[in-house]
Amino acid sequence: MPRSKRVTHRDVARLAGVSPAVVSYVVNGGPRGVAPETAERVLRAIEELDYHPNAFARGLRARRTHTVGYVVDDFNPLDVFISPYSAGILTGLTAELKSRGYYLLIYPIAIGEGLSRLEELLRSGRLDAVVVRLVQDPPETDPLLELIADTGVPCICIEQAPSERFGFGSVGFDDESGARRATLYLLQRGHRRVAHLAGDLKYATARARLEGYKRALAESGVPFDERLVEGGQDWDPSLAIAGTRRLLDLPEPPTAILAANDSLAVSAMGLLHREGYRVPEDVALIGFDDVPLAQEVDPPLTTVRIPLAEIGHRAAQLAVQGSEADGDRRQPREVLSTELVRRGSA
Amino acid sequence: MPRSKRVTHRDVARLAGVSPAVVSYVVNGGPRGVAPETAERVLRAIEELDYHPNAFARGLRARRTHTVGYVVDDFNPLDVFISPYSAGILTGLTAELKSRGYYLLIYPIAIGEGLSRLEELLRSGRLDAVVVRLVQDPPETDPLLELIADTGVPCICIEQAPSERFGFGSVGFDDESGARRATLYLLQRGHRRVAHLAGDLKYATARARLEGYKRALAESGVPFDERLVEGGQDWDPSLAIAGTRRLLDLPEPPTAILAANDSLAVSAMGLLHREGYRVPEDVALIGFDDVPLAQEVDPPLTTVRIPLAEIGHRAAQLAVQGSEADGDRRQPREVLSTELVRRGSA
DNA sequence: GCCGCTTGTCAAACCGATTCGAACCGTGCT
DNA sequence: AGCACGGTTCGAATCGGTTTGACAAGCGGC
Repeated sequence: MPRSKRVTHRDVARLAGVSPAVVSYVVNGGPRGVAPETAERVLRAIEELDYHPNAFARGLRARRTHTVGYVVDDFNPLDVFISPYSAGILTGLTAELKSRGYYLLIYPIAIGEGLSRLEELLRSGRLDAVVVRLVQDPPETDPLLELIADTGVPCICIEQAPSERFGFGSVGFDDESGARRATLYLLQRGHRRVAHLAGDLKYATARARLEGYKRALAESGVPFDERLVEGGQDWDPSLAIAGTRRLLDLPEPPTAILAANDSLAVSAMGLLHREGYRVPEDVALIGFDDVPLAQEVDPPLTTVRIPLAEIGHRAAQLAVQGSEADGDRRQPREVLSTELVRRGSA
Repeated sequence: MPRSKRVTHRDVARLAGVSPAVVSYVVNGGPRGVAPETAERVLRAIEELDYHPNAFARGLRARRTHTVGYVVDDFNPLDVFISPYSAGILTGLTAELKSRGYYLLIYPIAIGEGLSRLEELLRSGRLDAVVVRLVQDPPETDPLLELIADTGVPCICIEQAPSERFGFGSVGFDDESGARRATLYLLQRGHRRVAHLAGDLKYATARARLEGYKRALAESGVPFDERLVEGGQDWDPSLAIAGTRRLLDLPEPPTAILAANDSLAVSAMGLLHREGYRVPEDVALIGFDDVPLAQEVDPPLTTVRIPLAEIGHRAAQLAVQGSEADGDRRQPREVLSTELVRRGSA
């Protein structure tokens, strides 16, 4: 097959015996109607020539690029896409966008990178909208959002909520009620000494999970004992192990532990096993996130599932919607609910 | 600040008192020189107007989009980006591309999706080159590569090697020698009964690791005992646990295990602990891949590191290079070497 | 038979850059 | 003075689409 030049809309128009404009109408369902018989001819010509419109020419004139950017405001110097967690979100994003004929361009912000290259991207007209994953809390993320607002690119934030004033749409998880429900579940099973392995309390996510834990205790009339809360400095599993050890050494050790994420829970489980405790008989254990690892450990981890793929889907929907809307009406925050997945560890 | 229209090269030209062509010369270091003093004027105008060239206009004319596609030929219905593994590659890719002023557009192929949408993408002129992650073996991947070859988009494959006839460049890991070295390490430490928890032997990666294991035994004069090889059906950790149990039940159980990846190794470690074996005293354990999880278990996992980020970097380099080369000279396969990371488990 | 309206089509302008061929300019050489 | 020349600059064409404004045809209503 002779890779002959390249096929443009003019070729199609010529073969179909119509003007180039009509080709455009047929391809995009233009503002004017096209006679069915004409459309048929054009379609056949497209088929025959194997015509595929040039995305850049089209984007240039129509100002619609069919591309959404995915920016990760990262805080982890080692791994930009914090593995299974991020993968879930990415899966949802790409699936949704693909089904709508959009593409995803990813742009991780390296630690200490500065915003100038991102500005370049935002102002280059490549993107119809941008989805930003916010892992840090509001004041920290403001320069980034400020820039996006200034460039005028529609923006949807996921996870943390952006400062109100930007008026960006956002989607997050209901961490607090997830933690609350998990704790209530443990209390209902008769546990009275329930501990919490907290995440890095610098981040809203970790704080919300701690809050949910406390609220469940309060609602059940179980006094809060601060010695039962460990961690809080970091998401580092080795700290979790040390914390778990302290919990076990308590005069009245806990009979159940709610960890702030699965990784912490798995680390704790490892220690429990090595120390000869049985899970869940001696100590019940609940994780958070429901990453794939949770199913792979033995016993499989009971955990609070956060709908990772779902947040990706929803963000993509809002992003496309935002890019197609003319007036940039302010969008509200959506909160996705979590679900307790009962497995073997509690 | 009045979001005044949008700034184009003409505005810059007008302000600087030159023709639009000169603006282009200055921005891209055109083929013609520009007088230093003129360039200075243009630069000042660009600065003052905060001019950013439109990527689509530029791409249309210059036929260079500064975008690389990342296609994952996936086989996992649940998780398109198999978590930590994929994240490492993605990190390398994005970092390298960013440093060269390129962007990454990701396109996961869902299971059973067909190739027509991908063809759309490839023929739309959005991509300067494409990086394809091949997880399946050659005959399976041919339709995909056939399509890419037909569209003429330069292509670099990572992990598995593409069929020779395409002439695509590729980068992979030296799985065999990694497994060999790990096994030799165990043998040198005095282990004589060394077992292997194999991955899914449908895939070349798993087979190469098994080969390396066998080769090390042969080189050391240790007879191969097929009862010491478990798994092989899948990468499923629960199979690994069953396999490990069978190994322990052997009349002469192994004193060391080489797992085909970290996830399998961690599962095995869990079982060992629950059964009261100490790692590494009773059974030494080596994983493969060095995903973040390997450092989080206790004892931390000794493992064969494959340079995940590195493969991303290299693939990005080759992709950019391939897109800038005129003649599409065939590129050879590169193999990245692995490294044994000694931690606590062996 | 004329008017106004809708429907379908077309030619031309436009999007915002790059690139080509030609013009311009000051110098050095004959 | 005339000319060739290399370095700059310019105007215009071009990339491949979309969108606008005009126009012709068809049609029902008066």
